[in-house]
Amino acid sequence: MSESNVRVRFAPSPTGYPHVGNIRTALFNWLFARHSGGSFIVRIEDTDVNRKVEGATEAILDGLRWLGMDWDEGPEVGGSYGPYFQSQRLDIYQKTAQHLLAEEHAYPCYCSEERLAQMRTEMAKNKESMRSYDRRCRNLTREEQAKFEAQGIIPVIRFKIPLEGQTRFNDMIKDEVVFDNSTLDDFVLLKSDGYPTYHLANVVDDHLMKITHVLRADEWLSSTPRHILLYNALGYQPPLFAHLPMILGTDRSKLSKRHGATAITEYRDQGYLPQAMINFLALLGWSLDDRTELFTKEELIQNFSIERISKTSAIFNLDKLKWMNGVYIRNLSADALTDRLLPFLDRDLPQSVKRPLSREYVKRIVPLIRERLTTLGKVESAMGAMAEAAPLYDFFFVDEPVYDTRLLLGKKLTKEDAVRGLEAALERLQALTFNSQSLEDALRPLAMEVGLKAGDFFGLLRVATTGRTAAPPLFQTMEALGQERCLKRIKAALKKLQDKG
RNA sequence: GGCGCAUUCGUCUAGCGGCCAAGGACAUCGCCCUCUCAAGGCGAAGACCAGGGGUUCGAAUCCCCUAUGCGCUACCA
Repeated sequence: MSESNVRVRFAPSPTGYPHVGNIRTALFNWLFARHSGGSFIVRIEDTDVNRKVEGATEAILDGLRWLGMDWDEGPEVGGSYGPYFQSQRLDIYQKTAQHLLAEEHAYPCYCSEERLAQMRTEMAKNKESMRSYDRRCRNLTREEQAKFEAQGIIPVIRFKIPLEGQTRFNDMIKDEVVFDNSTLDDFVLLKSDGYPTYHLANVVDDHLMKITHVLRADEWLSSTPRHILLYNALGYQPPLFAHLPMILGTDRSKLSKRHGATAITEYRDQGYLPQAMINFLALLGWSLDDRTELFTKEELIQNFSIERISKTSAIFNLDKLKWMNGVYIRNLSADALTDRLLPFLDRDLPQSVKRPLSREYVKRIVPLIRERLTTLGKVESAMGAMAEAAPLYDFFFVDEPVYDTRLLLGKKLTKEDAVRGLEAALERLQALTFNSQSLEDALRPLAMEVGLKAGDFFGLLRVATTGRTAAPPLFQTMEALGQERCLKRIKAALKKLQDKG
């Protein structure tokens, strides 16, 4: 890919943990940058002192790193257009605001929050269509301004929206969008605490950082005419805009805690693979054609284009993510999956299991559980706890699986059947060299000898050795468990049956 | 209330005037495989393309209206 002047940015505000919507926005920016050989810049928009959340910036960066979205400029890596934290660029915004003031593109507003609130309720009551600032301070005389200043009121700086005319722009996704300037309000540029609003900081930084394409969420579409007007007033060339469709929860509302995990780091902690997450997110609002579902990161980079981003918002489909994650898990080599799985097992397995876990042993059971996994870790969903890896396969690790004695009988066996079966198995297994083939050769005929159907007999042994009615193939499982543990568990099962009376 | 955007199977989507009595994927259901559960294979069901008007020889695809959903309407981003 040749050198290009494409410069895009991901500009999150650290007011919370990054959710899938934020990350999808980052992904599209990153894919576009990598596809075009341009630069991907991360800029932290920490201009809201009140809503700032401790650790949010770190979580955002962690999310990007986890998914392998590297940035060319931004926190930690620096760059020639820094600093990349807006809180460190206050002087620039203040100077710009002063400039706008001098050019009469802006004016100081002394209205108190109380007055503004009152004004709004008044307007709502009178069903007035324009429900934003009434421009009371727009035409203040020097003397009036001086009077407010003398009272010690620190004003905000508002932008002077042209009273007439239209503002139009060509969105790369939505095509041409037109707004009447009369529907726009004199929005605040600089707050009274000296911090800029998003509108000011965003426009100034995108210009100073030479951003060529702004790919951001749809919710910004309505603000774009304000930004265009600001660019014009400042004499800047506006970048190209592409407003991305939103990601919604299952009830079609904006994604939130209620919809279960939304923070990207939660998906990581539940054991989703980064490549699966990337693949899935890429397909939320973008597609290559009518059939391709699975993409490597390289294929995404190669094929990504803004033209193929859809206009409509999408509902986050957890089922499909799970399926896709399963696909990626199954594609992992035994070694790779073992490495991925180890930390999750370490975290999720009961305390009683001795640490450190044996990598060799885990690697041996990986082929047995691989196609049964949808995630690597324990999943807590809104619908209740859902077992994955560790909880589902802890019988490979714990000393004695805990289970209800009735499971041994299943639906068809009597207590006598079960005891007879287990005793016969115990005897036959004592002298056996344990491997899946020898186990099958020994146990299949034994079923008939004890007068049980193979399925029932195997089911009995499955519960006795694993404590579960659903588990990986019996003989391979028993081989992995080993002779000693199997015999011990069968004995324990017999005891359970006898204790039952 | 105003402004803006959107509207194809339950969900993600393909479709950019005739190849569409609408294709793929997830989920669902059935069958096969099978020691259970998965995985896998095969198949079924599922969208009269939000509704109504146009334009056109011909519309899911273009235009208009309506409805619905979402977003914005903060000294939040």
